[in-house]
Amino acid sequence: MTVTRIELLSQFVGQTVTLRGWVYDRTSKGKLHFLLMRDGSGIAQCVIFKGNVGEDVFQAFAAAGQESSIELVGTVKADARAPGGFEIDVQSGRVLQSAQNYPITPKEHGIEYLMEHRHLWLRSKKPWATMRVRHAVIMAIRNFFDERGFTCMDAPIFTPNACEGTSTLFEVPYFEQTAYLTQSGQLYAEAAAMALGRVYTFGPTFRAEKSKTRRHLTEFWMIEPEMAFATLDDVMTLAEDMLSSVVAHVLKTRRAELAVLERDVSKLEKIVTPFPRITYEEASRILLDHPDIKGTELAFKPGEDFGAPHETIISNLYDRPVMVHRYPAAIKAFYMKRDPADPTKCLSVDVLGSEGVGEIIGGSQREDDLALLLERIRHEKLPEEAFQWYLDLRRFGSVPHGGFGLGLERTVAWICGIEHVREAIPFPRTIYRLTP
RNA sequence: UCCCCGGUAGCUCAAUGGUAGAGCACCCGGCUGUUAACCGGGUUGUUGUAGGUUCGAGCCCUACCCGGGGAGCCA
Repeated sequence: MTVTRIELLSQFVGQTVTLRGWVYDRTSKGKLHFLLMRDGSGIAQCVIFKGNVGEDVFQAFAAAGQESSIELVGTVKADARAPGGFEIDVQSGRVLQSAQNYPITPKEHGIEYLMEHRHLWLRSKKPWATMRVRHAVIMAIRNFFDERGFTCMDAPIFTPNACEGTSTLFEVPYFEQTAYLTQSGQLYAEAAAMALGRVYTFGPTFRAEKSKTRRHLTEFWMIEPEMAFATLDDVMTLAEDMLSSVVAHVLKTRRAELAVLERDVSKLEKIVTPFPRITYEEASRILLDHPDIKGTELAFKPGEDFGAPHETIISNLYDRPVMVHRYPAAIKAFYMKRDPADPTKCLSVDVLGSEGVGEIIGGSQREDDLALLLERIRHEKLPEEAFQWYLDLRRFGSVPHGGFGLGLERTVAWICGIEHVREAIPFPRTIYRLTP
């Protein structure tokens, strides 16, 4: 007997197969059960006639609640009445474990309740589709870098100090010392780039900021490519190539999942290179004159960083991600290289996702001059001793280099059209959620 | 850390300061084409916690707990 998966049913029309999975939903009509079965790969309607399977099996399935684990043997039929177009005419089956009172019904639930039951909620259609897209995004990113000669070199998660010296970090005991959970692998990626040329890190990142917005998690996954012999333009080109390539891969391989998510794919089909590039100054002028915020509390103040409403205004001007570059050096990290054409600016770029989702990438060309970098570290009052190894990268064969950090959950949420990043990761960690 | 909103049945919600309700879920019965099935019957409460005002509090007041939305910070 052929054991198969629901996503492959179209290859087995007319044949008898075995399916293993769980009861997603059931409606019964006298001597007939319509059973929606899911197996992780999809959902199939299974028709159980009492006369075909016998009284005992029929009763067992009548008593099996939502999410009972089951095994069925039946013939695959094409039937327009079945969701998905195929159904199983069941000949025999058994209930492995009969579940009762499954907490998540096909009816509506609030987000708190669903998050409290995240370990079960993952079985529902929307999380299922989101996780399948997340996987496709991960694979697309890894393939993209692999094809371009990048080596994956992951950074440590325990670190001795703040990478950028700004965010609040999680402290953990580390034998006789205190360690911090990494907030960025970038400085390590720079060291790796000097060794391997083109590298990327792909790992978890931690921020102890008490953020409470749809864009923040305390634990999230970040991809940080770093290239030796690269300028800001090279960094921007890499970013747009990567994002467009990832979106194309998802469109090619995850159409069904995007349909479950009710995503407007025409919006995604517009994500092709080149992406618009505007300077911070140009963006500032747009914001200063924008009628929605001019003269309000949200009014943009020149020289300051963009707030969430500002990012939304800028990103809504375009049908694809927009790259805002050359921010004021004063509001950006110490390691970003100054713009030779205007030393008050730095060679940085933020990529704002389309449809108003905000920043999904932050990157820059790095300061490669030892003296200037040291001056920045002292000016920011960072612990100079802790940065000696980083300064070594400028003492021994310094070259122009740069890279960026991509937030995986923000990218997945953007592609899926999901409002909140907590739904773009299997088990989200937020300020008020450490369980399940 | 700051601002706003919420917490009532397993879930989603309603209830002018005056007897705590509905839909769904669940249980029993009926039905061989359901798609959020349908029809008949049934079960379901420490109104987040503690105190206060009042003849009387789910409702008003205070504190606390829990959560949601936003700001800041950032990916």
